[in-house]
Amino acid sequence: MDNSRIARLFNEVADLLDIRGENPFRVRSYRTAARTVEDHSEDLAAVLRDGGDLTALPGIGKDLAAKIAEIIETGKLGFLDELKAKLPPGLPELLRLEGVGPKKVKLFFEEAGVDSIENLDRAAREGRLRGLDRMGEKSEAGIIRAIENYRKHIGRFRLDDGLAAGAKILDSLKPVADRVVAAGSLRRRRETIGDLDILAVSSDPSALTDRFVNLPGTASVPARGPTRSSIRLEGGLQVDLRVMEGDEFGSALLYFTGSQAHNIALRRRAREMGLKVSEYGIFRGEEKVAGETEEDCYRALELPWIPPELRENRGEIEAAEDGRLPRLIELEAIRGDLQSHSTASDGKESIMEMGRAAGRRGYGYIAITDHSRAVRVAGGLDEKQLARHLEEIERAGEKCPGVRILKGVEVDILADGTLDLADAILRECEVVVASIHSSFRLPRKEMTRRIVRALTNPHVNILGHPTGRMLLRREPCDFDFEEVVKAAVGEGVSLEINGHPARLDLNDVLARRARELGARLAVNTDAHSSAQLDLMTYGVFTARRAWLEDRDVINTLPLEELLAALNRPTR
DNA sequence: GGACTCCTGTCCTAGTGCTCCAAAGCACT
Repeated sequence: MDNSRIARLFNEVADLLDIRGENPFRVRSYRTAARTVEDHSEDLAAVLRDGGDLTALPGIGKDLAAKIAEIIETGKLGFLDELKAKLPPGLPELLRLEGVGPKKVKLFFEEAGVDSIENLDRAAREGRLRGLDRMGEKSEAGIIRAIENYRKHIGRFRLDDGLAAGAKILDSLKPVADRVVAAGSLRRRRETIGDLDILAVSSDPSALTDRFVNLPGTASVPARGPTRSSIRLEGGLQVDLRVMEGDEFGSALLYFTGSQAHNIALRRRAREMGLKVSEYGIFRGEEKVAGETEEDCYRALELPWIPPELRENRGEIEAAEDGRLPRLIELEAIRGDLQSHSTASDGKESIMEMGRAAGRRGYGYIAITDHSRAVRVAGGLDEKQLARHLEEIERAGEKCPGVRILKGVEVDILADGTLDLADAILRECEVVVASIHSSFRLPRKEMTRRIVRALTNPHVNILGHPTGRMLLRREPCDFDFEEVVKAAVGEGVSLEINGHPARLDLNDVLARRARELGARLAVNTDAHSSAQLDLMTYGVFTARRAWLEDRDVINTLPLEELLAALNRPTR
């Protein structure tokens, strides 16, 4: 999990080099390296420790490999500190403003002495920017607006919020469009989205654009053109609309779905084949060879269609070329949920209600896994209470034909790695999910030891929300992921992909790595009400982004096989 | 700064729209 820190430092270097107007290819090297490191599923600290060669990674040469090693060994990057010393600390933040790039930052700093957002705001309001090169009153007003927006809406939005907003917008636009779909990171099911991308075909484009820029809840209209427009919703989410012709729909959808890295890789491949890809189609010279559907476009590039969740340029194009694309797991393959809560702890509904809801979803089983006593605010159970609760689960199961309600618990992993309940009662459970709900900030070594110790308890079946992160709110715990996964594999413990859209834990990159290391995954909802069983869809999105197939996920198994799979190997 | 070819230098990841100011920056995937 240090990889993301390395990536962050490299991106900071790139920002500073960019502002200084240095060789753009050097800047790109740092950005490419940041992305390589971020997407790399192995912990680079572990790679280094095992004597691995970092220059084997694409775009990492001798120099950057040494810088990665420096960051891992010292926690710092001297080169970055040198750069920072040469420029005011507030400059990189200016790049976050809409309409401001490195050239403008340089201009504002050198010509107007601007070195922070506060400064820039003042300069703009005092009319000191309009005299600068290529700046006028409109640009100045744009800066003020960009700062207001930035202050109001820093950050990203959760996937579930994006999907909800997207559904409303699509409903509003459907009456004036022949076709309208959401693309972008939403279609790729990224865990968070920065904006919303809508693609439409309409026989009356100006009516469509009119409707779009006047959607209810629109706070401002940053751009409006015949084919491309943007609005910002009151909640801060930016929505981009692209209007295309019907015979361009496939190439436009491909382009607008991205990711950027996937698009660039495809276009490069096209160029090598003597083709040109744009949102308007795939062309050989003047001749259009594809564009109506995505399938056509990929076919023109001699590739099978690639599922949107994989389009991150993380090896999917190579896999497609070699016929190695995974048969991604589908929601329909899920046969049950292995983490859910009832009124016995902090759930909203009874065991019976949860069981029946599982039956309505066509599940063969559901595990009721209420909290253990350490989670006091959630009404966690002690041994005696859990014993009675397990009996209740059994009784409820008898009245719930068709669905097996599994006796379970979500037992807390205490700070020292012991579990919050005695083995004698854990033994009575069919599903033991072990999770961390406190002491999130232990030092790395201690945290690693803590989790590994918990996994060695012979009754634990699943490690719940393994990193403990909360999207946009809480950073993941720091531990040696590889070591934990290896311990889980050795102990026969599955790792959870918690499908709650606030968690999505494990995330796509880590889940993919876990599978590579031989781990089995359990995709659960952590439902606290029967309606929340629907959150399974988000867990499956993440599993798909992790390249998982049915066989990688234990709760695609029929009941008998699942029970066998949950049995810990005897040693 | 990397990769490749060659040993010192060259090229490097695509393509297009919008805005504001009149050629280029920035944005978008």
